[in-house]
Amino acid sequence: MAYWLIKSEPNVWSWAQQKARGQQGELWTGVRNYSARNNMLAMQLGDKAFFYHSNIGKEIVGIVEVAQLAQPDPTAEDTRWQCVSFVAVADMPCPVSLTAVKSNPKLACMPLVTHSRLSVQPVAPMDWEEICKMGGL
DNA sequence: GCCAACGTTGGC
DNA sequence: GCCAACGTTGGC
Repeated sequence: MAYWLIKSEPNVWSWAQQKARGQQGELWTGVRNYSARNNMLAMQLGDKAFFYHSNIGKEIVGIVEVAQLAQPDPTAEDTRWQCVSFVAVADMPCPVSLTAVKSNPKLACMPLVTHSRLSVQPVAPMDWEEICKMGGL
């Protein structure tokens, strides 16, 4: 199983809204960046991802799971843009802020730090564990 | 609100 | 295939 991190601006799609979706999940539409899309194409059912609030909050607030594999993005005109769907699985008992991630030397290689604009990114298993620990899981 | 980083588009 | 222009993201 692989790990990922997805970003969302909470004033557009928040963790509360994601949780309210429950098992119905939410299609991660609107990604128009090849790197981010490629990461979604690589996702398998059951893969886990951190749910990160960008711009407002700037913290990892929860964990989602891949519920549907990549499929054409219904909001795109052509089928090269694909998206997966996510269901919420857990809250971060203690949200992990970007500042906290940046100030942990173990996490210095994370794309969240080095490629801050990438909206769908992989997370190394060790980094996943470390952040879970920081978040109280 | 500013601006740096960076991805995309389109002319040549 | 290069590169300038432009648009967007996202931290500060």
